[in-house]
Amino acid sequence: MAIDKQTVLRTALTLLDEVGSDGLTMRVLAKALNVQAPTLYWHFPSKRDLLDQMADALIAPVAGMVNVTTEPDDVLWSLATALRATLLSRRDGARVYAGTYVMGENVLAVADIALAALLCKGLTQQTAVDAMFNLVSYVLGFTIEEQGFRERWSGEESVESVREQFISAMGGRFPALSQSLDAVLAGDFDARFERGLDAFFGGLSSPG
Amino acid sequence: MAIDKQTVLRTALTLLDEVGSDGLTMRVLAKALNVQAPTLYWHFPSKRDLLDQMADALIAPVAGMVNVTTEPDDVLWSLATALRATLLSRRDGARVYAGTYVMGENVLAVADIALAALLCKGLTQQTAVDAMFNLVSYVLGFTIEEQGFRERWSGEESVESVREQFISAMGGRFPALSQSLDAVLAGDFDARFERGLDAFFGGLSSPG
DNA sequence: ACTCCAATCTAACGTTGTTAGACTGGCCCT
DNA sequence: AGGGCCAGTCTAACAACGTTAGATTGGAGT
Repeated sequence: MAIDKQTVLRTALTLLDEVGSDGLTMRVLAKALNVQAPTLYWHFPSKRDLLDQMADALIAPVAGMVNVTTEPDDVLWSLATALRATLLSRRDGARVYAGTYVMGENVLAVADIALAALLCKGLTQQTAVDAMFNLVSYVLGFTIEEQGFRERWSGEESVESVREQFISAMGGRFPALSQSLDAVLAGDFDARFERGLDAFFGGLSSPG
Repeated sequence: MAIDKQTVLRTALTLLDEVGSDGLTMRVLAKALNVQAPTLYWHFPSKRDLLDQMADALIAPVAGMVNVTTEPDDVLWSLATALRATLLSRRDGARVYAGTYVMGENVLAVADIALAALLCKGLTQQTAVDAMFNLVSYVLGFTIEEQGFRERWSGEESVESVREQFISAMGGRFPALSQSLDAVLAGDFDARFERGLDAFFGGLSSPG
């Protein structure tokens, strides 16, 4: 029974959750498909290419999650939320996605939805493109940092231990930061993301 | 003559420009230092740790570039601009930085400057921390995408070739995107970044 | 002169992405 | 029915990678 691209990609994404992006080697992936590693090179020219297509497959759910029946700002809002949720839903999702610039099916679909909403708001084409790029960049950057934080700290270390690491690293300097240490440690990423989107949309409403 | 951490880090960053992040192996770095690869493990416990410290060293210039004598918004603006410029100044700079969350000297310094300016504006501690995180995330995400674009396309491929790739990949679908294709290809990253910051600061001025 | 230890070396291990080339099995043509 | 063909998989192997073990150097302190 021959394997095909879709099966490989689906298995690779499932495996990503189990072993992480560092653990996702060609041999491990091959074993999960009951196949030898070199076989994968019949379907993909390189691991780089496989990762690129994984990145596109990763965000496949996004387009279906956005509410397209409402007004432009709601579309953009739900698109940003869906993109973050989708990247977060898989282990190392943001990092896997960040490496790649690919003109894949789903990447283009997401860009198209955002652009349509922005043009509908009456923005210039150039302004709309810039805003789309900025919005996607923000969501991506935010999610990379969030996932980095989570995987670094949500393990066995307690909040107290992290606080001590901070205090030790700061060593008396950086007054504004140490004064706000509680807020740093108490960070609620959902609320933070909403505030970011609020700020972004607040400034976006000026005429383009 | 013994090598020390600072020399290793400086050489590693210089080498990054020549060989890129994929080409920066322990053996290549060792050769540039006239040393054998295992010697590096006397100074750094692992390559991961070396990369973390490189990431912190990478953004060392930022703190010195920001204009601290002016009002808060100008401080934040120049900080964001300096951070982007610094990440762009080295090959794969954004990607090297993105992998790491480290409480390094310079990371903390940048955070402290941003937080001080935001608190000076009268924001709550939690709001200020969220805004700082959001601002840094945006700059990072933007720069990752920008550098990805640049290294992917600014090579031998002409704009026309990129346009054809887009058209071929879209294949008739994605009307909003194909309608705006000229704006996508003509993208000026400096202007785009300024627009992003404008939007961000526009929405930030609401009371926290 | 002797000790000691920081810093480097050589040698090697296991793993990784990737390639070359041989095999298998099912479909098509006569 | 039989003979080619070729998509798809296999085995074997390569160079390069991060990393470890253990021997060796060389200069500072007593």
